[in-house]
Amino acid sequence: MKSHVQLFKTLADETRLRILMLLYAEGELCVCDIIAALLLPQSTVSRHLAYLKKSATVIDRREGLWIYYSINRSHLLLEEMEPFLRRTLQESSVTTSDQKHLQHYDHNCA
Amino acid sequence: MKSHVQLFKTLADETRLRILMLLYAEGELCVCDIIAALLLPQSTVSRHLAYLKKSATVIDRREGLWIYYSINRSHLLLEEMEPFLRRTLQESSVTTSDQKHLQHYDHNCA
DNA sequence: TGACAATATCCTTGTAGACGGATATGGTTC
DNA sequence: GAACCATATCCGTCTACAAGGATATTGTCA
Repeated sequence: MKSHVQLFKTLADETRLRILMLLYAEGELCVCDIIAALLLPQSTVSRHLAYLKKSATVIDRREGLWIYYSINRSHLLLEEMEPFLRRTLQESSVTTSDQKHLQHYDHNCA
Repeated sequence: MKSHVQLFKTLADETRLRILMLLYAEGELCVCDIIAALLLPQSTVSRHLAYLKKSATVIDRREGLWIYYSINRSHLLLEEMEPFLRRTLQESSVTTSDQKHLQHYDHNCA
């Protein structure tokens, strides 16, 4: 029950949902990618990534200057939730718009 | 996206989750039943019911002095979520304990 | 109509967390 | 080691909402 509440708190924010949907679609992204996709201030994105990491819904990996984020596949409850999220949110206009920004972003991380 | 955030906010509270699980299990309950199951102050339960009603996750129906609450079956997103909730929360110790309190409560509403 | 029962709302206090500009941190490169 | 880049954290402000006792509302019944 507690872990449900924690997971729902994590999902109860539009910015965090947008980040998670991006990570589901792309697999792994560095912070600059996410900033470019969401068009939000760097501190805002970073704060939400910290929240996601603390709630164990994402994991991170450093590679030189860049830090790559991806879905934490060992979060069992989130795994159970994934089909719902993809089914009901993948087609959302915000989600597709974020992905479009990402494609147009010529990121040097790679 | 907005409706997802609203739904997750609604679910991001233990008391509200407990109420929803009770309603899934029992179909329809009056406020006194829910108070007896949750063992929480009347004002607390009533406030959460108001929140659930405002978020359109439950509906109510008056019958004399009693007001009966049940899941709002026309909330499409919640309907999509129901299998997840039942699958992952039905066996939870809090849920079963609430249901036990309800059975031992000899309610005069009926 | 007056007493009462079930439920809702009010009131005060406390906490979580959102925002984003400014600053700090940690790694890289010359 | 100095300049620089990507990212994290700090800071002050603001809003949402949780808690539960006290009070109001609404319907019933004698």
